[in-house]
Amino acid sequence: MPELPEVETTRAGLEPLLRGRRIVAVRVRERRLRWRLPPSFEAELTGRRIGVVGRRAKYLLIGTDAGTLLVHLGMSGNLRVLPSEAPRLTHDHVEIELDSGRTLRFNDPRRFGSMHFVTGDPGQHLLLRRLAPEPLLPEFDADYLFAATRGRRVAIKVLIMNALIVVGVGNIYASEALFRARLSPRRAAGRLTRAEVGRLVAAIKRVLAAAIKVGGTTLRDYVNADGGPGYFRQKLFVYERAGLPCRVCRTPVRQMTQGQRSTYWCPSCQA
DNA sequence: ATGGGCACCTGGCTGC
DNA sequence: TGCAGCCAGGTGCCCA
Repeated sequence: MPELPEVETTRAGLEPLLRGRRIVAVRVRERRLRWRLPPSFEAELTGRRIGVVGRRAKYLLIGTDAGTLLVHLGMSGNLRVLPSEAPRLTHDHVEIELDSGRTLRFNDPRRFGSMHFVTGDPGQHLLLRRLAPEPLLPEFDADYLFAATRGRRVAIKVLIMNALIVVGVGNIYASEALFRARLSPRRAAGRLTRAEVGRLVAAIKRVLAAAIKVGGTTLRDYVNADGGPGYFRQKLFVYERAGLPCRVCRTPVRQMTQGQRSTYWCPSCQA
């Protein structure tokens, strides 16, 4: 489900509800997430005071006075803060009860999401330490991406979804950024010109920032920390629009498979 | 090193 | 109505 804009929207929504709160109880209904929750999980979190709620790539970093709760939402996960007495839903796997009378609930039907409680610098965790630059920071620029694409024969769509190249760009925004940069998703990464890479970097930054502004994209089940949807779906040019007219030139949008994922593009606008 | 494919899961939709 | 088959916002791991 969530790509960078949806995770960032969740982060921003959680922050005011979590910051400064004390965790009074932790209940795990299902330990079998992407990685099985260890027996120590509940005890490590219980009694902790929550600090900053951060994000790295598509991971949420919920800081506490004794370590960091690392959360990944996978394809279908969401985190919500609800009144503690609110009824539980199927697939509410973890409940973290706060001293505010509310409870942070992790719901994830497919269980591709994960939680880890880590002590020390979370940036050194195995899941984070090798990650590429954040797309919205200045270090992700044309110079960087141009160098990173040289010698690479993979399709540019596949390459920008690789977290060792740049993080946060998932299946929706990869197609959308390539449309906005007027580049065919099939182009070999190493064959892009300097100018084309520049357009792509700008398009990635623009599309992610625009999506964050309206709370991300809700296609099926994504909801933010308040349970509300994101509104970027209305701004999508190609994703899930196969057969519909391109919003720029009216040519039917096409769909294909790359790296076992659907790609959408306009064969006329994107060369 | 690079690229390609699979695996992990549940649920919703389509078509017979 | 039932059921098989396909598809879905991710990513770690294994193989050539």
